[in-house]
Amino acid sequence: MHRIDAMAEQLKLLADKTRLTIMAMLKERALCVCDIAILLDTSQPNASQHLRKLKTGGLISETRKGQWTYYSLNIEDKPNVQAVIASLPSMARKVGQIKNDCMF
Amino acid sequence: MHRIDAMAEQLKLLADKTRLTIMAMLKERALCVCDIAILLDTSQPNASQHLRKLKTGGLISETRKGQWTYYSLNIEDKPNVQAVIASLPSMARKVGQIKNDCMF
DNA sequence: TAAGAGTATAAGCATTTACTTATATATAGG
DNA sequence: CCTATATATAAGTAAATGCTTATACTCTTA
Repeated sequence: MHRIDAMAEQLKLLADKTRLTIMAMLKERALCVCDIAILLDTSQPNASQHLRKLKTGGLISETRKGQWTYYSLNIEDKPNVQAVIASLPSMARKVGQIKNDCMF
Repeated sequence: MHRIDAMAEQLKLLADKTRLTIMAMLKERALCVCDIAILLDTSQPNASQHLRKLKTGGLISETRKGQWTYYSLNIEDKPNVQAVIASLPSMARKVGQIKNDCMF
């Protein structure tokens, strides 16, 4: 298990347009699965499975709030990932469309 | 074709241990296909095909020198890729084992 | 406790991917 | 020209991947 292999695995998590879009959205704020599914215009299981991959890979973390699971970025200690995420276009407008009625 | 999609495609080129190792080696110096195949301990066609992908993606460039095709990094205008490549471990020792008898 | 909303998991499928083997093309040197 | 070396391409295959549909689990609330 060399360092390059680990880096390739980490990059693989980002090298998918769905997951990269998720990361761009989470850059704005924490989001629950159903919001992410809506914003991605995809199914709930699809969003959930991508989120699980990102979480298993350590790129995001989850917080339970009642029936909702909120996901947020967890890249403070990952400068490589930070560099990529920083260069992603802003999703503020798109994420702003979601009404945050759960008082998180 | 959004910007995130293009970034995902570029990351996909780097998200493979073989190609990432190639990039790490080319960080040291330009190399020909047969040297790369030896260093990777893989077949010549496998190396050649990965190099083609990297070249098609614009991450490396090639220079013909007689019967040899030398590949080198082409990431001056790609800060995202630069950040990744910069964080790759040095392959100086490994690349140094190849004797450079072609006076390139 | 029953129903509904949010989420997770499982199974199936089509596509992509990385590799192998075999073969073709290109260049150098006798 | 002929051969050897370097490289590219083609075809085949096994494994991985992303998505769908169906179902199970979790939590809230009536």
